[in-house]
Formats: sequence, structure tokens, C-alpha cells
Amino acid sequence: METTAPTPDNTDRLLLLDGHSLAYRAFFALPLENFSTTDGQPTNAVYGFTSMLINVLRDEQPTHIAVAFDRSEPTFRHEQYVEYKAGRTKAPDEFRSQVSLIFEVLDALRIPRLSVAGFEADDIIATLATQATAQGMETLIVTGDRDAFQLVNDKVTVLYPVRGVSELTRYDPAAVLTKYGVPPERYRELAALVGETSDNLPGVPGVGPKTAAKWLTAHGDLDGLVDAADQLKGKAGASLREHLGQVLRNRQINKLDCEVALDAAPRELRIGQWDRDEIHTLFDSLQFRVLRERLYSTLSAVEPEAEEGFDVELSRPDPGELEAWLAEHAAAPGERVGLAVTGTWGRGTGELTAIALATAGGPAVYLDPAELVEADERALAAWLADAKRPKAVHEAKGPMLAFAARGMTLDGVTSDTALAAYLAMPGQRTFDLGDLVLRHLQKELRGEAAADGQLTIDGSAEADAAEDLAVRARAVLELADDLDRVLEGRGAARLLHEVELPLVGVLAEMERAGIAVDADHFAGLSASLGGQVKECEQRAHSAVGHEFNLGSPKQVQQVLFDELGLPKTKRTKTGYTTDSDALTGLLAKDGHPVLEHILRWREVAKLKSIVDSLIPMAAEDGRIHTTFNQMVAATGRLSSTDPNLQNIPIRTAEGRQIREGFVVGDGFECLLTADYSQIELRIMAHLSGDEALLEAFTSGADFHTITASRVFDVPADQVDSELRARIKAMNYGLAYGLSPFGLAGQLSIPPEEARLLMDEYFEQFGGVRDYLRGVVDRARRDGYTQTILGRRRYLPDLDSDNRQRREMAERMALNAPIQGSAADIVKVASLNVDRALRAHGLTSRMLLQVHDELVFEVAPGELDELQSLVREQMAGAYDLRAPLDVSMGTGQTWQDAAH
DNA sequence: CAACTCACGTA
DNA sequence: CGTACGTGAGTTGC
Repeated sequence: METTAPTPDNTDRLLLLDGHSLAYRAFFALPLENFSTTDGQPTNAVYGFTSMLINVLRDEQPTHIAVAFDRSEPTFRHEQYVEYKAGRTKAPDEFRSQVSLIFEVLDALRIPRLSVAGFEADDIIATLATQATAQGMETLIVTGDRDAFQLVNDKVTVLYPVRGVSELTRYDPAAVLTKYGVPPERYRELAALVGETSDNLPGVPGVGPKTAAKWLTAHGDLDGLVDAADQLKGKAGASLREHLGQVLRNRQINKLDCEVALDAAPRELRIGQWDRDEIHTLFDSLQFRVLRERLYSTLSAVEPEAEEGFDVELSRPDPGELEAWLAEHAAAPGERVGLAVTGTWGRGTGELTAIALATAGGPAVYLDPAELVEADERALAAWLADAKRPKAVHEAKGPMLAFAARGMTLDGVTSDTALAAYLAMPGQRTFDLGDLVLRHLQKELRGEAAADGQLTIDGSAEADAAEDLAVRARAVLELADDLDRVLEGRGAARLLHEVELPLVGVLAEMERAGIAVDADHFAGLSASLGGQVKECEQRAHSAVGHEFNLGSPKQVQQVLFDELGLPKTKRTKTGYTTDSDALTGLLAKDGHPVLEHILRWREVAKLKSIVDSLIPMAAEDGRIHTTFNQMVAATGRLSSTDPNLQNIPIRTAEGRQIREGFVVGDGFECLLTADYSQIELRIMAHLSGDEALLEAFTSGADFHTITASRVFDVPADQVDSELRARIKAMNYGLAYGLSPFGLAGQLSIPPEEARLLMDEYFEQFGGVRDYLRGVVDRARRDGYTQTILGRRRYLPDLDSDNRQRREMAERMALNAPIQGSAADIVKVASLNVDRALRAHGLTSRMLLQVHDELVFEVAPGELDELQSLVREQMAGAYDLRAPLDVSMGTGQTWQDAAH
């Protein structure tokens, strides 16, 4: 039972920890009064757990890691034995508040945490250990639960904490035998005889470990002992005969399940790149100063040892030789080539500074686009445009724009590794190639020579840059294969290949097209708004008797609450809110004139800032080219930046004036807008299968009116605007996880009335309530939600014991399948419309996508054909039980095209 | 100067 | 105490 770690070798070592059992031990081992933050948050369990984790990482040098947690739901053991773990006192609040902190530590360290409803952490550990052994990995299990001893063998070792959490005893087969007198495979039977107090599994009275071990050794195993029970002598023998049933039940219950269905396989638990900033912030808030330093020095040693680099045979073909090179190395059908480029792109265009192609076999080329002779340029263009020459690219849209700017088309992209990573991990902010390569391939983004620690051949900067780019191309190629496998395993391969990937080109074309703007209109608008801003400012100042900055929430607070003594509003982190809801409320109560001026100032100042930001955005072609981002929204929506054209005002008349500045471009006839009406509600009706709600959609009458008429039990023609507004708020709120309280706030009615309203609603539409409940339950069980096309959103916080975070995750779980499915449908529609435009040979083009709306620029004479084509493709994008409904409008400006 | 907070525009 | 975004201005903190 020695505690030194084995010498590191090349075997993969999987470290599995039992989160709850270790945290619980730490909680009782470390005095609370020494481990709390200054604001009273207890941290002894987090500290003890983290400290132990750091020590194990340092001493054992694992290559793979995961932490398993129990869940609150009953397990299969409870079904077999109702008394299982009965009599356990509930964990103290001081402990429970720390579990989510441990989650945060693990998340920041990028250590996977696993839990499965109906199973204990031990079962997860048993499953992973069994799988790891089968794959030739070594496994180390750190747990305070002795049941794990049954898993010990040549490849599996248990580290069991002693003396609190400061020391771990190593249990290999020999150590188990020494300590208990039986080999590990008999341990379970020994425990069945002796019993386990903490699990409320009583053993045979009068039989301790010594007797039990003696019996098992003498009779081979428990079955042998049972067969021989009649011949056992003495009190102990009699006691065993009397409690035989109980012993057999114990054996049944303490058997760990090795076949739990898990999301992750052992090989996927490779130690990843941890987030230094996140750790810094988190440990700061936990006031772990020493621990942070220990962690830093330990983890820098444990970070993935990326010994391998990428082996590329880089060449720079002589002028005129590119075609031959491509024919030799990049012409095999079906054999993907990695493509990496450097340059700049954005605003619908781009410029290339370097191009590298890498093949799976090793040969790679580096090209300077500025030096390409005509023949090479032609050969490159032909290869790029050939859809039958598959390519893997990381973030393909930018390069696509850059290629397009020099007249080349990039087609045949069968993997965009950033996009694939987004589908695999939709919550992540960035998809850096280096990080992904390290995580998935356990390699550094560097060449073989650099990996060997050698200097590059001549060390020149240009040669290094060429080598770097070729390595990136090769890395993308290998990463693409790996991510293809990951997505295939999750059933998301079609989403990638049939939706997201083809959409890249469609988005690039929309960005390239841009939308024409009327600069004079914007200039006039800016001037007029500027005048109003000044006016409001002066009125506000004179209303309070002095100047102040209306744009400063802090100064506005000072004026309103300190100087004027207005009633306090809702709290923010730093004071009291002055948002428009609050000010409108104050205006109704107090009526101080300054409130009106502030509100009005905010409105016009906001509009002016939007107009002023748009003016310099127009490119030389008189059009604004936004950038669509396909990989930021966790739900699958697109986002738009530089500028954001998805939040151009529409609600107020003045706001709509801005839309008048977006106009049809030269050579086109008009703009066409087409949007889905109530797409999210239709999806909710479809997903819930609520017949009443579905009927409200198929009846053809106004949806909100119909639902209101049902809920309030009045004929549809007697539903007034008040009733309709209430139900409309409910209809939409449901998809966001609205609470009675929130509904009350929004409708300015008492919470009790809001609750009643919801009850009445659900009485009519019970299927919706069942669906919404089911969504959250399923998400909690699976760990993620899913859209109609299988797009997942992972929500680990559904298990948080921080109420606020958990409820937030629940609302996200409610909304993600609805908003995400709507995003799926609009994406499919965009693709189908784009295809149809080509098929019909139309010149009209798609310019914008605003979540449920598509904006087109109509070429002369094409309006009728375009309209019917767009309607057909949008309505037919997906077969919902509440059919998709499309409404369209046309006009010379975006505003006029509204409908 | 970067990072954060607040406020507010859209679906 | 309703989801998903991006932007701009002011403020805070290194």
C-alpha cells in the first residue's frame, strides 16, 4: 500500500473521480470556519476537492479525465430495495451550495463532468473503467466509496482517501487482498456479508471482514459458501443461515452497472486546454490564492503533451507547374484536400496573401497569389470551382469572399471545421483551429521539424510562414475527419452537410451583394434627429435646473433619485435602473417633466446613433455589406455584424424612416420581403401536438383571437383588443419560459390574476403544458435539447443546485428547440430559394435574412416568378402540422416592402 | 486602454 | 422572475 505513482510511460491513463463522495469527505474533513469567503460562502468542500484534484493530476499524470456525479433522482437500486440509503441525513445547506462551485471549477478546467439519471457516480465510473480496459488504457479511480474495490484489476487501480483528503491509498489487486483477505473480484461478496452502513445495507450480524474473508477463501466464492451454509459451525454460521436472503440482496445491490449509456467514450476524455482567465476569476471569487498558484504550476505540466506535429512535404511549384501538381496530388476523386489561406476579409469582399493545400499523403503546396502566372491561376480556379474535388477549410466564408473578389469560386467544401465544431459545441464562443487540433488530435499546430525541437531549415521568416500555413491545411484535413466522426455519432452529419455547409456559400453571396442605401436620406435623417436630440437635451436640463449627461445612467440616477427624490426603481448591480419601463412607470406615478424628456432623448439619440453608424458603412458601390455569423448563436440562428442589419428599427414611425434608407439598387426593379408569420408558435403547436392549438392555426382566422376566444369562452367576434393582447402575450411568452410573475409584470395585472390566466390557458391547451414539461425533463435526462433537424444545445446548468442558474437553464431548454427549429427552417428555406433561383435562371437575388424574414432584390420582369418561387420554397421548407404561412410585400424601399 | 455595465434595437 | 443576438456610451480598473 505505497503511495508513489508509477513511472510515466506511453500508456493512456484515465483518471475518474467520484465528485460527490470526495467533496463530501472534504466537507467533513476541513473546518468550515477556516474555509469560507469573506462574504460567508463556505468553500471547504470546493477547496478540499480541488486540492485533491490538483495533487492527483500532479502525481499521476493522467492523459484522460472525468468526474462523475450522483443525481438526485432515485436509482435502480432504490427500485430493488426501497430502504437503499434510507436514514441518510440530507446534506447540509453549507455543502449543497458548494456543489455548483465544484461544477464551475471543473468547467473552467475543461474537465468533463458526467451524471446520468437513475445511476450513481460509481456506475458511470464502472462503465468507463470497463470500456477503458477494453481499449488498453489504464484507469485510476479516486473515490471515497469502497464499492469501487470490486473494479480493481491489473489495469484498474483505486485511490482511496485517508486522513480526510490529504492522502490517498493505492489499491491494486495485491493491496485489496492484503487489506481484506480476498481478491478484488470477491470484494463485492465480502461487502454483501459484512454490510455497508452508509448505504443502509445491513450485513450478517456477528460476521466481520475476517470471518467473511475466511469463509469466502474456504468455499471459493459466495455461491460456494451459500451451498455450504448448512455445514457452517457456530453462532456466525447460524447467523448467516438466518440472513442469507439479505446477503444475496446486498450482492445484487452493490454490483456496479458497467453498461450505463454515456455520451462520452474514454478516448474522448482527453485532458484539454483549460481556461486560465476563467480559473483566475473563479479562484479570485473563491479567495483561493495559494491553490491557484499550485494549480498553475501543476497544470502547466499536465497540459496535453502534444509531442506530434504535422508532417508535410512542402513544395513551391515552378511557374506553370500547378496544374501538373494538382493532377498528381489533388485529383483523386473523393480524396479530400486541406485548404488554408491567409488574408483579410469582411464587408462582402476580401484579399488573399497566401494559399496552402495539403493532402492526406503528405505532399503540400504553398502559393503566393500575387505571383501566380496565368496558367497557374487558371488551374487553381478550375480546381477550386470543381465540386467533385472535396476540400476541408476552417471558416470557409472569409476565404470564399476573398476568392470571389479575384473571380474564383470555391466549391466542393465538404467540411468547414469551425462549423463542424460549432455543431458539436454550440455554446462555445470561439473555434480556434489550434485549440481544436489540440483537443481532437492531441497535436500542436506545428511541423514535424519544429516538433522535434529542430530549427527550420533556413529559419527565414517566409519559409516559416509557408510551413505554418501548410501545417494548418494539413491539420484542417485531419480535424475534418475527426469531426465528421463526432457528428456522425450524434446524428448531426446531415445538418452539417445538407444545411450548414451549403449555407456558407449562400451567406457569402448575400454579403457580396449587400443592400443599396440612400446616403442623402440618411444624411437628412441624421440632421433632423440631431436637432431633436439637442432640443430634448435642453428641455431636460432646464427641467432640473442644470446640465447633466443624459447618456450617463449614473448621472440620470443622481438627478432622478438623489436630487428629485423620485421613488426608487428596481435595483441593478450598481444602483437603480433608469430603463424605459421604469421611467414610464415613474412618469405615470410622479409625472415629473424631465422623465418625458429623458425618454424622448433616449429614443431619438438611439435612432441617430443607428443612422450615424450606417452612413460610413456604405461601400463604394453605394451598398452596405453586412457580415453574417453562422457560429455564434447557441440556438442555431444567424447573427449579423458590421453593421447588424437584423436590428434595424421597425416599431415606431420614426424608426421606420430608417428602413426607407434601404433601397432597391441600380438595375433592379424593387425589393421583396417575405416572412413567416408566427413561425415559432406554429413550431410549438407542431412539437406539442396540441390539437386545439393546431386547429387554431388551420382554421384560417386570426390566431390570437381564436385562442383568446377559447380561453375566455366568448365568441371570436367578441374578443376585444384587451383580451387579444393578453393572450398574445401568453402565446409568445410560453416559448420563452414565461412565469406567472413575469406575465403579471408584462400585463400590469396582479400575479394571482396572471396565474389564473395561465391555468385557464392550459385548461384549453393542455398538450402545450405537457409538452413544455416534457422538454425540460428530457433535457435534464439527456443533458441537451434538440431541434427538428437534430441541432443540439447542451445545458449542464439544468443540474445546478443554484436555483437562479437552474431556472435560467430551464427557460433556455424551453426556448432552444422552438427558436432553433425556426432557425433550421429558415436556413432550409434560404437554401431552397437559392437553388430555385439558379434553376430558374433568375437574376434576382437574396440580400438579407432577419430570423424569420428574407429580403430580395428583384430583377426587372422577374417579380411574379420570384414571388411564387419564394412562397413555394419557404412554405415547403418543412412539413409542420401547423403549416408554414408566408406573407410578402414589395416596394422601392425596405420600409415600403413591409406588409 | 481594455473590460464591464447599462440601455435598447430586432426576431 | 421571458429567449436569442450586437452596438454604443459611460464608467471602472489595470
